[in-house]
Amino acid sequence: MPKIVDKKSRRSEIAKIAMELSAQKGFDKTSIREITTHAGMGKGSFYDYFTDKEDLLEEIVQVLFEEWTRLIISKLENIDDPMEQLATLLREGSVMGDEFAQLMILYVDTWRRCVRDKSSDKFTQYFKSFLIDSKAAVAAIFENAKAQNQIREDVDSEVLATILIALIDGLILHYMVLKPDIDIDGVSQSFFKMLQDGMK
Amino acid sequence: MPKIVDKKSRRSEIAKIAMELSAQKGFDKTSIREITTHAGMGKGSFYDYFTDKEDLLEEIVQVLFEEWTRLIISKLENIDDPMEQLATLLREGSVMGDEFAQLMILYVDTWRRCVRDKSSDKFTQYFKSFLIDSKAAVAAIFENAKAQNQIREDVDSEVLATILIALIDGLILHYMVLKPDIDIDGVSQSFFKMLQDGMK
Amino acid sequence: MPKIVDKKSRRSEIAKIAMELSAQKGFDKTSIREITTHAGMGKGSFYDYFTDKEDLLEEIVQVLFEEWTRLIISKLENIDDPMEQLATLLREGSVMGDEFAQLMILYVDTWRRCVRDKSSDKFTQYFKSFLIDSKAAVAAIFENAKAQNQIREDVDSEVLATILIALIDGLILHYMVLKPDIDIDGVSQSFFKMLQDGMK
Amino acid sequence: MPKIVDKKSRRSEIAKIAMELSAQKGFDKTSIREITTHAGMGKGSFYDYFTDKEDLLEEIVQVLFEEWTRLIISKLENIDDPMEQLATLLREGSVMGDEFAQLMILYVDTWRRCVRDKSSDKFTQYFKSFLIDSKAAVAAIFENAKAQNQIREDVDSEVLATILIALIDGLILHYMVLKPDIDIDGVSQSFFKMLQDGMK
DNA sequence: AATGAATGAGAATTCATTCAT
DNA sequence: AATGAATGAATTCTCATTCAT
Repeated sequence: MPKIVDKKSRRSEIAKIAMELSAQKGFDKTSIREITTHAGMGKGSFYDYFTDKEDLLEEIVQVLFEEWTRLIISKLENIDDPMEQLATLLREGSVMGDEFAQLMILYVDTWRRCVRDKSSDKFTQYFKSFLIDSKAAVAAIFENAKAQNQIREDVDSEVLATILIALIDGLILHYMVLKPDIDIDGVSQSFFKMLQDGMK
Repeated sequence: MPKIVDKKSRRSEIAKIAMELSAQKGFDKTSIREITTHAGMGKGSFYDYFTDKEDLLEEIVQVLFEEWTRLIISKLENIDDPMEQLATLLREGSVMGDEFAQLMILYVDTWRRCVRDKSSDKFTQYFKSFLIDSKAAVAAIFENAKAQNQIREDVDSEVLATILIALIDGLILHYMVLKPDIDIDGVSQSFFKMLQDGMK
Repeated sequence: MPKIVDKKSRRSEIAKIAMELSAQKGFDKTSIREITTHAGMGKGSFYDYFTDKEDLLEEIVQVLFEEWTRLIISKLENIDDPMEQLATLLREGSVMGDEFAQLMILYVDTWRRCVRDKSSDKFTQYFKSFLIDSKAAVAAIFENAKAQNQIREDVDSEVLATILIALIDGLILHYMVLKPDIDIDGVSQSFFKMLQDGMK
Repeated sequence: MPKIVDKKSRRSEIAKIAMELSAQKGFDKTSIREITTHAGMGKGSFYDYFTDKEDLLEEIVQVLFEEWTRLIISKLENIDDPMEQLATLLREGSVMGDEFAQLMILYVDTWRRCVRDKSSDKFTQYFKSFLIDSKAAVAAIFENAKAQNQIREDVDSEVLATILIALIDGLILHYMVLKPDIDIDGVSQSFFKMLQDGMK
């Protein structure tokens, strides 16, 4: 009998390695050869786990959004106050550790593919779902805040969620370019202050 | 030295053509052959204007930020009211015509490269400058608004500018994936209303 | 040694499956993986029955000529009149059901290999034997016809057999390309009429 | 200015080299690398002359049928008597020099492709046209023979042409396997004698 | 100055075969 | 005995870049 291998977990392992490499060089620029070398396997074996390079990308994207979600949840789960949760989300989401940064690079890589290749509807679907789910989660936090009378009843949670998530993505983008020259902490504090008090 | 001027302008021309093609397929997937064909020149002649493909990207990035800036200015120049300018910026920037959308793809392409190749400091510099200049311009508008008593004196224009620009980029990103399912107009209106009145 | 008998019959079985697949896609384009999957066995087990793919081809070729012969015999065995046998041979051989057609593709595949690899004398031998045996069988029918005074005594049965067999192969070849646009029935009838009556 | 190259004639040249190699090993087994090496050019240059390996095959098939036709015509053009033309066609066509033999191998290769890949309709078309044209040409010779009272008026030229061409193809096939052990001359003489005089 | 012919490194993918279990 | 995991050689094709003309 041949060596017994857990195909699914090896698939994940390879995808994770490919993710790291892709985060550095971009998915397209990361060759199968490179991935398999790093995974300590022969070039041909790749195709025992994936039908395609495209198939690998699919696995990566799944892992990507899972990790991203997992990471965010881990940041928020020990916080009780909804407004504090949102502030943390904005602050932590934007500043990011290396782990987060790598994900963002892949996130943008994926985004590019969705927008460029009309073919990859599958990716677009993943992406949409992720954004929609995220929005729902954030909107729920705003609703909590309402319930605790921290924000006005007539505030539209959906809209605010959209704004907050977009803002996080935008800040991540900028932060990675401007890195030491941007005060994310200050920005997020000010933002919440302003949201609460208005500017006028 | 009229020849040199000609070279420079032809260089720009080629970059613009390459920009359009790259906006559709991504820079890496756009071949020299394709670019020169569209530019109505021989493949070899490319190297009379650029030392290599990387050199072309540099030119593209310059043109990119120029165009982006030009586009934004054109949207704002006939508006007098500062708050109206900001609202327009947010709305127009995010909803975007095709022109804007194409630029965004390249924008992200460039961003990708800045983040990937620590080597390409040059791109990072362009990018930083663009972000810093944009922020300054938006901050100036906020200052105008203050001067006209439309917002409180103690609001930090710099911080608000940072937020607004990040928000625009984030919304563009999301808009291009969610396209028909996101109400950018509603979002930007609500955002300004909230900024002005606070949430509490 | 019952095991050896089992091996032999399994070998035949596999060869038959491989034959069907090869008839559709050609031998070279049919992978071991495909064959073993269809045979309901592991890829590695293939090498318990064959030393390599070439060895499989050998088995296939044997089976091929056996099948071809079996098929022809089955068409002729219930016909008494020799001339009718020949006419049937020509008509049935050329028009062919799918069974015949599949064999023809393999037949040509094999022929190709004989001609290409001067090395594979083994295949050439199989092929020669098949042609020689077929010729002998057809010549015997002509002799029968002579004995029954259906054709002149001075006709050369050997030569006629050679012609008939070549004609069948040629017609099969053409029929498979021209399929609906060739009237094999008419052709074979006319041919026999002309053979019998002369053209002048 | 770059080297001036007659693309069309170089294309033909390469196709001819590929034809020779394919005649030995089969088209599929002949690699681009091999072809370009023999043509004294770099691997990449192949694609300056052909879009595809498939494109090469198309050129080969065209050249193949042209050469075949040219060869046959050259055998027949100095013969006046129609029956002699037909006899020559059968004899020469079947015995073949090396040139003819190579063509036959490719001919069969092409045939296989037509029959196997339903996709390659283009090749099937070439093949059909070739067969139809050949039949028409041979039928015309039979009509000549009729006009000169060498064969009966009621003989069907079309049918006879079909038979003759199929017989030639079949004999070629067999000849290449049986080579020294088949007396093509005797066969063709007997065939015509029998056609003329009948067998009864 | 301009060109396109030529090139070869490198990419994804396939597959017969081996071998540890 | 049977298996399928692993492998690497080989294949087609792309493309930035060079260079003779």
